[in-house]
Amino acid sequence: MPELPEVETTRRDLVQKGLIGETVAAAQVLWPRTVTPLAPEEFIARITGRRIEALRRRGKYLVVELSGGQTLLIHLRMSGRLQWQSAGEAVHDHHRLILDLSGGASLRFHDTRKFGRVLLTADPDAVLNRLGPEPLAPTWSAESLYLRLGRHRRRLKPLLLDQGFLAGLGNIYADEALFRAQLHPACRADGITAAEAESLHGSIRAVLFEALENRGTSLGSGDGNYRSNQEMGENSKNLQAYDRAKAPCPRCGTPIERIMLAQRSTFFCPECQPAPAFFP
DNA sequence: AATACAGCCTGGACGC
DNA sequence: TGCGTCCAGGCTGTAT
Repeated sequence: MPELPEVETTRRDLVQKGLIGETVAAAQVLWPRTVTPLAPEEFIARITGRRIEALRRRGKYLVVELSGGQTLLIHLRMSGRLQWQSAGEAVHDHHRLILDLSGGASLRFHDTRKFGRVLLTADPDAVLNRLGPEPLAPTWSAESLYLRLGRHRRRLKPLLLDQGFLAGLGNIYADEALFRAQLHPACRADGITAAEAESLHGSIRAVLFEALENRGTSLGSGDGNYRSNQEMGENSKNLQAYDRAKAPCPRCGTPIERIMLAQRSTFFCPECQPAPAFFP
């Protein structure tokens, strides 16, 4: 799924298109589970007529603030994307939710794998307060990362993927950040030194910031594009470890390895990111 | 506390 | 233009 840079790019694209200030004129739910726990009729009744007042992002959630104290929390999961079309355009097989807007545009939730969720709630904090810190917030410091790492015996990468520990990293950027910090993904979190934590902190920020500047990572040739317009994210040219198994490490030339960690493919350089002593 | 695994879904890539 | 297997940017619930 889109990770933090892709969700933020989606947010910026939608603001640029003019989503703020629009009113939901009509809604269609094409895959009921998308709007759980509400029934489609209830979702439609509650959202129709609402004005979109603000569009924020928290971790991988898009936070759509609506009039009347309601909020839409959109999570794209693996294959979700938000498309900005006009209300007359044909409905695609993979459209799961359609919001027709008063200005004639149509916001469409396209989600091949149907994992994505759109939650309409009056209490978004019940969800958002469970998330860890925002890695791009100026208040997120190397010191706080170091202190929190010390409280876990987990392996580094699964911890970085835990949205309650840190909000926004996914499989691509976790691998990229660990590669830059030259830390093995299976290192125990509480074995990280203050200097290593500082390096990891800087790497996470750099990887996310650069991805954001490149408007995210669009996978594949075009079908893997997550953006609401036709444009592609350009960040795949920056990937140094992710999906590069057997290709030479850009730093030392050693073939990148692929292992499974917490049921996720994990790419790293066995030379630059040496295995901790306990690791097989 | 941490991990493993199934489940949620569809489709593309690859081997035969 | 077949079939089977594995894989995919995420997360949750349950078991161990």
